[in-house]
Amino acid sequence: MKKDAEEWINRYVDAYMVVTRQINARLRDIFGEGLTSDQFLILRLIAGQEKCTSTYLAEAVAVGKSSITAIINRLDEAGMIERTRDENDRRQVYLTMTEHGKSVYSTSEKQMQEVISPYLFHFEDHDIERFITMFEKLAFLMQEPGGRNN
Amino acid sequence: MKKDAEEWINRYVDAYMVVTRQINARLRDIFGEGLTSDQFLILRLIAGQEKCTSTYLAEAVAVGKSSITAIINRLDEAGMIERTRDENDRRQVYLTMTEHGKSVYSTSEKQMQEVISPYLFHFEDHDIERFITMFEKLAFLMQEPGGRNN
DNA sequence: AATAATAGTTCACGTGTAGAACAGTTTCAC
DNA sequence: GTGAAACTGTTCTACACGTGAACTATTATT
Repeated sequence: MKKDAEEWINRYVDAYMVVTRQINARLRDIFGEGLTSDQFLILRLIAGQEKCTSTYLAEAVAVGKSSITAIINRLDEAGMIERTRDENDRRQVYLTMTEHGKSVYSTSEKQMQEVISPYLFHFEDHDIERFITMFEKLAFLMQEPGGRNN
Repeated sequence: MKKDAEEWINRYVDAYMVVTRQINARLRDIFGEGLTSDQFLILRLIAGQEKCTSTYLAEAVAVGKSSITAIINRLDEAGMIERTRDENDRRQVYLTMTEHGKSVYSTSEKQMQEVISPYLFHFEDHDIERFITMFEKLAFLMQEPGGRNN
């Protein structure tokens, strides 16, 4: 354990709590009825992945597959995504956005940009770059071991 | 809007998604039945605040007061906190941890340290310091405007 | 004294999560 | 080939957390 680990972790958790909860609250407000912030993240992952499956999503958001089924069902009922079975391996179900889904996602993405971008003006460009690079490295490290069943 | 804002925000959101979900998953695993990660954050806020009220918690976690009531009820039923009415202003209810609550919180805090601290070894001390300082500044900015009603 | 504002609760409803049981499809060992 | 094992996704039940509106009780205002 590093010398200052305890203090760092406490400071990190306090900041993390504020930032994530505040961003979430703002996203809830602007997305409104149309979309939850979790649904937005799922659409984002579907958008960024050829042949996206439930298993992939479950690992990406570190959650059981049954949770993914629930979210996907709601997005399906809302007409935002479609399920397609792979003809070669009929166990696999690929998830793709419908035109409506793409439209909702694109609008939400712009709204998110508008919510977050004002904060960037309080920081120097190279500090932002360093901060994000570090965050990405942390994300990479955390994604590595992977492994969560059901 | 800054020149690179869009790219930065996309990168931030992608990293943020991975890090928060992974940390949450790990906390779910180690806390087990005893405590949810949201309950842990509430206990943390109660621990760090003299005369903690529901209104304070609602603002701190950017959530309606009725959500706080629900969480507090569960912590109360589990014997982790106590409610005390202010005798001067009987509308106010102060929240304090019981001995049992303190014990659970303290254990959970240690477990959280153990989950997060290994990642620190992958970074230079001064990078960690800069990263956290920046995160704290962001948290400060986001807390400012405040304001969320029930 | 009547009216406003404030603090907290209750209720009904939607969403996200876990975990166990299940169905349908490969894949593998023999 | 055939039977067992592994894998993908779904269903079901139970619970935590979020909202917003309506409510109670208390204090402040005018």
